[in-house]
Amino acid sequence: MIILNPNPAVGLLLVLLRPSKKTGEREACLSCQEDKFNTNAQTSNTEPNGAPLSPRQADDDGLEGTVSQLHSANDQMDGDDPFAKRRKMDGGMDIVPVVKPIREPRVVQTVSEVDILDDGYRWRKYGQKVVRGNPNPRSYYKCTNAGCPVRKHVERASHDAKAVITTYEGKHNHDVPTARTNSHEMAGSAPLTGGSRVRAEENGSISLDLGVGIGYGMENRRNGQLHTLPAETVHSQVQVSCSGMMVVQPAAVAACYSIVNGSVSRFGTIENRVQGTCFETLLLQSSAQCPQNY
DNA sequence: CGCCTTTGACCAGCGC
DNA sequence: GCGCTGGTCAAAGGCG
Repeated sequence: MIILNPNPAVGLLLVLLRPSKKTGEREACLSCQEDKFNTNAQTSNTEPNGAPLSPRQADDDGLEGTVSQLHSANDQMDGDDPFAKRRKMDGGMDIVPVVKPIREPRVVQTVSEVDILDDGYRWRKYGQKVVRGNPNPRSYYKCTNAGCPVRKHVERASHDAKAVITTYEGKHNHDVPTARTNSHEMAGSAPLTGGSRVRAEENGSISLDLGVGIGYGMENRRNGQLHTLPAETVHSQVQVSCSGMMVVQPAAVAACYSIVNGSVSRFGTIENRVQGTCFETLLLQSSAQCPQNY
């Protein structure tokens, strides 16, 4: 999991890789994050002069690449299929997609007055539910593109009304809608470009490109280059939280991390990301960092 | 008219 | 088996 805060004005972006299927566990992660935010302590890594993290890169080339290396673990998760809990269709038959959806739910948390994340895709709300432990209702969205299996749900964190938690499931099997793509081009000119592009919209909403769609990766590969931040903005505070969370403080990111089976994998500084795959694994002692009393 | 949101009902998984 | 909970469906209504 990576928590990015690319723009203090926008808020904090959190990417959770492979959260536990149990919602409660996911909430525990967020609680840990809350703890981290409150304490703002234990900056575990700082690379002042490193190149910035490109969240999109982290998501596509970085996380995707890393995740692909973790697919053996993900495959093992298929037994605990979070999609298993699906409504049984008529006749008592389970409608099972011919192709299993990509099920690496990604949790993105932003701090925003609005809970709309303009990620470039069109979404249709199909449900809203008040979930336990959070007075704020959770909204369920589907990608409106025909045949696209991607879903997301959006909720505000119980501990922070401004914290918007968006969970994406699946991968888009289509490109970003054209109209929205234009806005993405604008986003590309923002100081933070590349990976999860977060920007404050004029209307106050947040635009965010997540690596949940094939379009992102394709786009990256078309571009054929990394997105970087201006060097003067670069410095980073990478906080390793419990439960596989990374807190990357705003101004800069020098390295890309993921949590791999309880260890922190730095899957790239900008250098090694450019030069190729170079992984550096740190042992995560989450138990020492995350209080158990959540 | 098409698309979207709202909202109550329904269903399945899980724990007791 | 029962109740709780999360997730989804689908009808109804609103909006441009």
